[in-house]
Amino acid sequence: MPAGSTQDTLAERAALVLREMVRDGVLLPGQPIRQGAVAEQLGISRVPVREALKGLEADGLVEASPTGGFVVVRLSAEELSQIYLMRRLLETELLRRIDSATEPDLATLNALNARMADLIDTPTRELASLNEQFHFEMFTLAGLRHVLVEVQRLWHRTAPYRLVYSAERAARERIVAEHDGLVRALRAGDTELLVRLADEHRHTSERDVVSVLSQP
Amino acid sequence: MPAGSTQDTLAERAALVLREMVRDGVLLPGQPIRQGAVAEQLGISRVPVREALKGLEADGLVEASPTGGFVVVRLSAEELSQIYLMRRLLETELLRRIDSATEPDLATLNALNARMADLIDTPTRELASLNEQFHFEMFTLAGLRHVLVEVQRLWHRTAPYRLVYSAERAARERIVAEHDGLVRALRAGDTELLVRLADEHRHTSERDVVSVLSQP
DNA sequence: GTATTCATTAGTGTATTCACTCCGGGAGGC
DNA sequence: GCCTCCCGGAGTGAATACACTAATGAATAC
Repeated sequence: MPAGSTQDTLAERAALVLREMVRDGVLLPGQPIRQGAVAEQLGISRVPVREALKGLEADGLVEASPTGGFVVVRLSAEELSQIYLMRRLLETELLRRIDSATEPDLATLNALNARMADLIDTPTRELASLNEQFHFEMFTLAGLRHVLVEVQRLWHRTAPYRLVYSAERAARERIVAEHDGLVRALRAGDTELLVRLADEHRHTSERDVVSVLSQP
Repeated sequence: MPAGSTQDTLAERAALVLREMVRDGVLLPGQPIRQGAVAEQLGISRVPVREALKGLEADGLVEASPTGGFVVVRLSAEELSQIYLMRRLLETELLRRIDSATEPDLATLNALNARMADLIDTPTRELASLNEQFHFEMFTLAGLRHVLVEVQRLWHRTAPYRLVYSAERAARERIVAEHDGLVRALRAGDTELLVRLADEHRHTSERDVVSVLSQP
């Protein structure tokens, strides 16, 4: 009865590309998205592009312009702080649910953070990706898959702003150091310390993002 | 540059109708959605229907079938419990943020609950709607708009299961009574009591929904 | 009578096409 | 000279048309 196509549908591929473009700052907040241009660039028709945009809209990454078409979402300070509030509530629960981390888990986390340390001199968007991997590697240990997905949505909504939150070298050094602290608290099994360090880590991130927000 | 159309787009209207159909149990969990049928029923083409479905997919109400097409999401027990966990975390925060409720607010809440009491003998789907209105009227008092939206998403994902959670008269009576307790705690400004009552209220709801879940 | 194969059909995913709206610039009136 | 009106272009939203796939049932071989 249905059609399975290749593997995933064209709309999904388009959504993936658009997500990357938003995350990497190719499409900036507030900027309208030309469906025709995107379609042509991907060599597909506009229909799957529109479907992809519908999905991104529900994810809070783009919004329908009242004049028609879609625009990259521009977060207000209010929205941003509430996203970080929700992150704190949900992430704290995840961290609390980690009963114990195995040695391979800790090794993975350390490896990720080491790769971040390697990139400390050459700021690239890979840093943001590694950062996300690090945190979600940790969150995954809680085993709450569906909560994890929601947290991921919250992260993605602030992605275009976090892109530059590590613009300065000092900030990147601090991030790596704080990650190290998180891993040590995790290894020690000190949940309360872990939560407190995570709170502080998130708080500095929020402060930096807010400063980015107020620029344009 | 763009087109403004009437007011909202056809895809949005289709999404609204589909949401209602899922919420009211016209489309049951696990059931495939025939795009053509929906389109014909609404007197529109399949394209906006597909776009609407894309939006619902991101909202977690439907999911893409591997064989193609969309299916109403069937929650697993695991998913359900995690949704309720997230609800508890976010809703508790909302309730804690209410500093004080004005007399008109309390009156509105009492009016909603009174209307529910009126319907106690004739179980209808209006009851579910009133129930949602009651709780969100309360949540709104916290002023955290964007958190509210997320909570609303979580509610909607369990909507098809909550439809029958008040199938028995005794359950409906208990709900109304518990709502009354919530309003009194709110009036008294006893936040901790409010949170505790809300937790209990939610917990019984979860238990009932789980029992519905294990039936089919 | 049962199992297997093949044609038909229902249903999806995508491309193409159409209709409609908004924005900018030039012609004409005051 | 300035304002108004008209019109062309750009861009979207939706409809139609097409290609392709999986399921269903009928026809045939055993």
